[in-house]
Amino acid sequence: MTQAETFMKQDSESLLDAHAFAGVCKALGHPARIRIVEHLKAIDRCICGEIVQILPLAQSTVSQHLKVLKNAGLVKGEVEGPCTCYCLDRETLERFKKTAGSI
Amino acid sequence: MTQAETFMKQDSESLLDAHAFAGVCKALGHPARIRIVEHLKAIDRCICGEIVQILPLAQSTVSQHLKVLKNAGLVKGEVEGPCTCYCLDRETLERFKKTAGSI
DNA sequence: ATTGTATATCGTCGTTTTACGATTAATAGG
DNA sequence: CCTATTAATCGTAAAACGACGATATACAAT
Repeated sequence: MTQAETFMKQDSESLLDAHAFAGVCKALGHPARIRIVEHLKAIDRCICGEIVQILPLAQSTVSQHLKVLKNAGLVKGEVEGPCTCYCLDRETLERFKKTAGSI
Repeated sequence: MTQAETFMKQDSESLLDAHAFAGVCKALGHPARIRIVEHLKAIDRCICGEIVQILPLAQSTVSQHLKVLKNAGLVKGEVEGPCTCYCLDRETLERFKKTAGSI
């Protein structure tokens, strides 16, 4: 980590917020991931394969996008037999909406 | 542009929204840019040099971040003599907040 | 005209992202 | 036990990002 990056993370309380909020924004900064979130919002929960169907992307690419969303805390996935069922993490989403609204 | 990218842009109305919204999210997906937006929100308008002062980044880097925000429609800059004065584009910001709230 | 100040742009370098196919791992069902 | 299915991971290539210093540009003031 560079000095600038360290400084950017360490400063005041609002900077920590900026960093966290930027992280979620970054995760939402791709149309495919927006569509995944929209889909999950609409149908509550679904298996990975269904998301692969609705996007014009390879299975491995979708899996990567889901990982990005998961790392950002926006979605949760739980294994159900051979499938993985995904749903939104409403808490992160609400926090994001709240912060976005306050900008 | 790949086939997948083209498809991702062309589809239904909601996809265009997804693309536009993702673009703004992406622009906000860096702590330095969040801080710039917060600062402009707080003081309404200021010259570039002031932003350079509050960030631990080189002038050229800040200029790049401002360009990203400008391209995303989040800020507007107007030349005032030797300086450039920046302010938020409230319209884009409101649209972002509205869309974020609807997710 | 010259000098100084403010900002944008250029060139570069290392890192990250995005995409894909191929492979692996895990589980369900015959 | 084998086989098929599902999803994650690996390896890779192209593109984009983020940072910087150096340079160019534009304007103010002397």
